[in-house]
Amino acid sequence: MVTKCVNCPLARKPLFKPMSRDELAYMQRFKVGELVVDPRTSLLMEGSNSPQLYTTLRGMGLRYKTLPSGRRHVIGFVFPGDFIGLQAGVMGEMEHSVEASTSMTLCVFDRAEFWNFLKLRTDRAFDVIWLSAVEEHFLGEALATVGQRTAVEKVAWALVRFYRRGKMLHMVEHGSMPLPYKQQDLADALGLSLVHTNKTLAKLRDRQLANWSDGILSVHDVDRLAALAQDDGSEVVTRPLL
Amino acid sequence: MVTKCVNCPLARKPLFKPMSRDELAYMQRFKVGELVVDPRTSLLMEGSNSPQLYTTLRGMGLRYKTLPSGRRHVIGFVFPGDFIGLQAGVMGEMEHSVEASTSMTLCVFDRAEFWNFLKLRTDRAFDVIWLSAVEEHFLGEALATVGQRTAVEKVAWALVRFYRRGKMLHMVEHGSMPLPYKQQDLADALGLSLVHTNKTLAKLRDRQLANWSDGILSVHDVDRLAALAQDDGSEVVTRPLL
DNA sequence: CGCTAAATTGAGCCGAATCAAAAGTCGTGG
DNA sequence: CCACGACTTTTGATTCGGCTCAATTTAGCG
Repeated sequence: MVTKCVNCPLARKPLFKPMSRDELAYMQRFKVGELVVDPRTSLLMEGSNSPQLYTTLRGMGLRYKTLPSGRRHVIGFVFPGDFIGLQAGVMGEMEHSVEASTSMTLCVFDRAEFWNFLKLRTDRAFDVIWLSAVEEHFLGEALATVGQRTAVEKVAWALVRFYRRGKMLHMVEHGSMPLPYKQQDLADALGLSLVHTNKTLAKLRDRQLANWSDGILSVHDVDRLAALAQDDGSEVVTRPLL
Repeated sequence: MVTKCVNCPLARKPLFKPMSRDELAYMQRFKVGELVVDPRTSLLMEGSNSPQLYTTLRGMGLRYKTLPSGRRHVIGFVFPGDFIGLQAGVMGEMEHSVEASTSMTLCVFDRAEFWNFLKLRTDRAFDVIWLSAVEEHFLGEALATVGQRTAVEKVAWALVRFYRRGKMLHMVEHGSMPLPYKQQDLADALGLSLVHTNKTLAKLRDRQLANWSDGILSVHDVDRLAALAQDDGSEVVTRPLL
């Protein structure tokens, strides 16, 4: 059973800019279907040229790049509401891969149709520009993190990101949220080795700052964790949903 | 004497998508003037809210973020033709600073006017989306570099970037181009210490791979340098000019 | 129960950081 | 014209954060 845009469960989350019933109904015209994938499935491959654009409806995944040497760098983590495939849509081909970490459900939009849509609704085109700018901002933060922060700061920074994002998506209950990634994924995102990431996580656990085990992240005091992470920027901005 | 868009010296460089005389003339309507700054001048500050958008006409600069600890990370280097200020334009305020490394001349566009412009010319709005996507791509590469490459690979990677970009801008003559940055700038971009960056540059010089001294970068064999850098992607894509 | 993948833990090593100091560069003023 | 100060580049010595190697434990799962 395919979810109708009007009933989109994401639109109600605080992370997103409110959408009118009309807007949601209008989106429906471009949704050509839903894609359901199992964990560990590749959604988009580096160098591929997918004719589709997706919005994550359920589940989580990650974006990564592979170097010629075989090493992998995780560029970012995909959460519900994230828009995927814009780069391929614009640049002709993907420059990074996207893989499902959990089982995922994605809203599928037709690429060609989508461009027409943006031409008609210039306000939505601005939303896309806005999203790009936010993503750029995030990547800048990540770059500074990987480049300048120490291991503890890096891990703390990442957990704070996860937690804040989770909160805006109503995924947090009693200070805990699901975080279905492997330690290796986090290590590859922060430029740390698996072993050191593991030991750093243990350190945060010992200090009662954050506990990530069995796919559940628990944070008692986000602000204390953020302070440790040298993280000043606090609030997550509400973003448009596509 | 202000340069007229029709005579824009950048439009002829191979880096940019060809623009018709009409298009150039049209751009003129949104250019409200030129800004000339001395080296070491801050163009935009983190947290500021500039009402202007710029395109770099002459000179070079860099973008950077400062962490609460005081450490600085250089997000990227500004070359002629680069568009500056979109983030502030879209998100309300800058999340990184931009500083001039050499004396710079910038074409100034009025922000409010610019939005109207995009509404009228949807093709130009796509250009902006396209630019964002390319920038995102670059940041992804940089992230993977800082996260996964060794010191030699990092420095080689950066020099290859500079060189390729320079070539597309006709800045290279006899294998050499101006590169008016400090070693500290490169160090802060790659997440390396100044000392180690210096020693790594010396190593590349010894191996006859690249020589960057006195603000001049000389590369004998880009491909060999790129191979060392674990860099597969080769050509620089032509981009729209704003 | 054996098999495979993920998380842990310990030991030793190395790439890059830090510390320290010298040497080259350049503008400025006496 | 030279001396002075401020900055950048270079070089050497030493230290350490995080990596690699290696082995063990824990957690599903057919």
